[in-house]
Amino acid sequence: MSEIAAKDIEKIVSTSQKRSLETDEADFKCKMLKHSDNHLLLGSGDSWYERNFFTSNEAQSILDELNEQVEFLPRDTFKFKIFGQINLLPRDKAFYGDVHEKDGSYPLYRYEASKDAEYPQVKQWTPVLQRLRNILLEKTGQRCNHLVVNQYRNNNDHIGYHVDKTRDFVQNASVLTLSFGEKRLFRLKNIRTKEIQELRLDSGSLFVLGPKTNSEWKHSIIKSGKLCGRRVSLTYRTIKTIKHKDGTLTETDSKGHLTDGTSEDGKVKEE
DNA sequence: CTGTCATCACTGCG
DNA sequence: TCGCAGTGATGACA
Repeated sequence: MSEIAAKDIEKIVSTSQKRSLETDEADFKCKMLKHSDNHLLLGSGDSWYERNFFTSNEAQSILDELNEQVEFLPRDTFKFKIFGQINLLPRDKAFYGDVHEKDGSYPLYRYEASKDAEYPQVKQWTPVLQRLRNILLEKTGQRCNHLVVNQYRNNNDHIGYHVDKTRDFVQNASVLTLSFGEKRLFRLKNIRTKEIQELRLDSGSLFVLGPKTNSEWKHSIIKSGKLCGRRVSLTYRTIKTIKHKDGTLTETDSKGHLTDGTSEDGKVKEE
C-alpha cells in the first residue's frame, strides 16, 4: 500500500478521439489532474477527489458498521426491459434520508426519466449513515438529506455512463460520494469532446461531483475483467422535493427549509 | 401531433 | 481483455 496517489490517477484519451480534440483543452485537463495528489480537480473544475478522507482503519470500521446497519433491497426490485430482454440492475441499492418523525414525509429523488416512475421507500438514517452525513456537512458545508447506498459485490457489478437527474436537486448542490471496501475504477466522459478522465476510488475516499461536471460529463463505475471484492458507496444528495404521506409533493427552499407557500392541494405556490 | 433525443445492460466482434 | 457498436420501446420535450 505504498503507491503514491499520482500513480493511481490516469488520464486516457483514445488516439482516435485525440485528433478531434482541441489540444489546449486536453493539456489543461491534464495539468489539473497533476495539480495535487490528494485533492484533485476533475471534470469541469467543480469536482474533486480526496483519497484519504478517512484513514484505512477508520474506513474499515465504518464498513463493519455498514455491514451491520444497511439493508439492501432485493435485486428484483429493479427489473427493467431493454431490447426485449428483462434485466436486473447489476448492483444492490438502499435508500436513506431525513424521514420526518411525526408526519412520515421524506425527500424524494426521482432518478428515473419517467415522470410517473415509482420509487422505494426512503428509510430513516442509521447511526453510522447519519454520523457520516454530519461529517460531510462539516467538510463541505452542504447539508444532505438523502442517501443512495450502492453495493458492487464484485467486478461484474457496475453502472454504465449516465448523468444524475437533477430535477429534485437543491440549486448548485453537489453529489458527495464516500467509498468503502474494494477499490473501483471511476470514469468521467465529456459528453461533447468524449475526453475521458479516470480515477481509482479508494476505501475511505470522498468524491465530490459538481453541478457543472454533472451537466457536461457522464460518469461510470466500469466493469472489469479483473476479479475484485465488494465495494459499498454512499451517495449523499441535497434534495428539495419532499413527499408526504398523502402522496403530495412540496419543495424546500435553497436552505433546505420547507416553503411556507404550500397551498391546500399540495402544489407549490409560484414566486 | 410530430419528430428528435436520451435511455438502460448485454452480446458479439475486432 | 477491452472498448465499442448494435440491439428498441418508451417517455420527455420542443
